[in-house]
Amino acid sequence: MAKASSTGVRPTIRMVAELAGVSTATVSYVLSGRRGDGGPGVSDPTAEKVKAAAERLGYRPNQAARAIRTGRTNTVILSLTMLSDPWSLSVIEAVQKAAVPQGVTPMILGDADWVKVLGTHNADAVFVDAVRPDQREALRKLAEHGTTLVVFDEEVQADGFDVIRSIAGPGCRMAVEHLLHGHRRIACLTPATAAGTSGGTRYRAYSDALAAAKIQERDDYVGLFDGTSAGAYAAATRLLSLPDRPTAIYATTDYAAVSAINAAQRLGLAVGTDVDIIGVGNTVEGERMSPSLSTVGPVDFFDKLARLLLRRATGHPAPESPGVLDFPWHLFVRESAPHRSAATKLY
Amino acid sequence: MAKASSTGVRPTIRMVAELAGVSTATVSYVLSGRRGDGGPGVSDPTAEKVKAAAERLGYRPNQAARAIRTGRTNTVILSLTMLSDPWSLSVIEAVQKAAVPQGVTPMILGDADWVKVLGTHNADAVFVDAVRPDQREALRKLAEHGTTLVVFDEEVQADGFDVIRSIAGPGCRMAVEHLLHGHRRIACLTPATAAGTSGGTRYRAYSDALAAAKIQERDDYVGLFDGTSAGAYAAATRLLSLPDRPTAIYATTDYAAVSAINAAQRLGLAVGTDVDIIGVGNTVEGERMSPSLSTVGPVDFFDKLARLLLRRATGHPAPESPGVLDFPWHLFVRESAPHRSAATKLY
DNA sequence: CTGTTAGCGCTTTCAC
DNA sequence: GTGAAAGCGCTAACAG
Repeated sequence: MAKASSTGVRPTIRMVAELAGVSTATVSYVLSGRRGDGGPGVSDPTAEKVKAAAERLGYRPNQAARAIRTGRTNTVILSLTMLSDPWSLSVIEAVQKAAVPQGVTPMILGDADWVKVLGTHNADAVFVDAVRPDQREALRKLAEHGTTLVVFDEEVQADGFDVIRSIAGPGCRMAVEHLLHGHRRIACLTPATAAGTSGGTRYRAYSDALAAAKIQERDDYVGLFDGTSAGAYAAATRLLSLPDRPTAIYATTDYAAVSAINAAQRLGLAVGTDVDIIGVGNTVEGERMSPSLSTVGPVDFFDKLARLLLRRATGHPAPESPGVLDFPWHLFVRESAPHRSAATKLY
Repeated sequence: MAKASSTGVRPTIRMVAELAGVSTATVSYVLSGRRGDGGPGVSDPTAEKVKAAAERLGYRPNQAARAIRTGRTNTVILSLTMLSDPWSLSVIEAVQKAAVPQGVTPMILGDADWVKVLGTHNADAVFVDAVRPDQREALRKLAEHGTTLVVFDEEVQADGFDVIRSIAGPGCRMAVEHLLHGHRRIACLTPATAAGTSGGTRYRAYSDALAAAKIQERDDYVGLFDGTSAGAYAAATRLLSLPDRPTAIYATTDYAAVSAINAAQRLGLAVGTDVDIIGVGNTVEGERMSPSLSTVGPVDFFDKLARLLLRRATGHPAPESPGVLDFPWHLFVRESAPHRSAATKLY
């Protein structure tokens, strides 16, 4: 059998045109699917011929050549620092869902060093999930010279690009205050690295809320762990095995809260009855589990982020001018820490 | 202060040439760093002028335009199906380490639908970590028409591209047999989903090895968990709390083994003395922890994979013809399950 | 409806 | 040592 194309060379639009006996322009029209649209119409028979030829040669459009002409790459870049973090996976999932129907391909950049890469690689829009202070200037320059940016950072100034913010402090405070309605013996489950980081903010919310409620903070009610799920499970087990165990646990991340729920159940405690557990982050895992996890977090964060990024990438619809997008946090009261009335208070 | 370039348009090589008062060719020579090489020499003063102009304008080379001319994108694509899997992260890490020094940027494709994307997006080489049967034909076609592929799959035929294999069965058998040298009461810690998957292979190695050693398999020695670290921790705790607890645990993944070590230590058992624990996968986490994890796995897998991919991408050195790369598995005897002599046997 | 033609930004001979 | 010019694969005016 004679294969038309086992040469290993990549067929071009010209080869297709020759095989189909038409001009390259016609091929372009057919293959970029711009018939009937604003572009010129192409008769059905010619279109068929072209498609057959393309198929036969195994033609695939050269994205680079197309990009140079149209200025669009049909690509968005996601620069994600902590790929192992479920947060990153949520970003990817949401962007994927929004991008694919629009014909846009999300490419993930695992390296933290986005500055060098974005210098040469082009995309219709770029999401950056963390900016070190020494990268701020580069950011400004990129934006100034035509790179479309959406940046997730609490501190950086919006300056020709979009900035997404999501302030944790007040939200975390709400979580602890929710527990304070029914509890006095409230423990905190938090990674040991939470010294000065965002975890620090989350721990501080616990301290402050207890202080405001005139409750003395107890050392043995602070469950530090190593950042892993297994570590959180162990720390939660320790907390719940104390002689006067806490009746509620405030976990500074949802995954830690999930581990705490597992630990409680393993100890025979009914979560939402014997002990209340609340998390931080509003991840989908928490929402889907049983008992469902009470938590605080931004509303609809990933979807909104994805939609913004795609609006920027496609320039459609309504490309409003870039600015700061501040995400309000909400309290999601679910089964693991329900509302406590006077009758169901645990003190 | 007059900025040269706050227009928002992306500067081209021509603008740089004009500003520097030289030709575009000269700019190209200077900026693609081909002075002194085979390319024509450029005098130092001109080179300086050009660099200054480029800097002033914030010039960044257009990768697409370069790609169209040179046929190289300086990019490798990693198509990874399960981004949340530590295995994927290891791939990324290894490729990153190999690629960046060579000026190659790894781009990650989180979508499982690589067929459509690779149809249009070009890279110097592509790694694909899973091939569904219905994707095999597409794979062959891509390779035939010039896409450089490295595929990880146990079944697919190498046909114009590289295939990497890593057969788990015999390696897992070695792990269990290692434990059999010093133990009779050996438990198995494995995710519940391990019915017919690769986890199935790993569980079968346990069954078979016990059978071969004429040891009756016990239901209560099979610790099923939900796939999470916390779940593994809980299951291991249950195993080690049995009246006649096992003296050794064979965990079908390294991360489960790590959780088991944590659980054992929490119960006051000395790992490597009171109880031996072995994993599967040979991940870096296991190697680095304390006590270091005994495990089985392919040797140097990620680095070799990364090196192959980059050899394919750069065509240098020695672009040998594509074929099948079979990874032998080794037993890594470390602290968590040391060699047992007759004197230290636990039966 | 279809073909001709002029580039997009860049690299790369080949003259000077 | 430097510049003129051709052309990579493709799209988009504009003719016909």
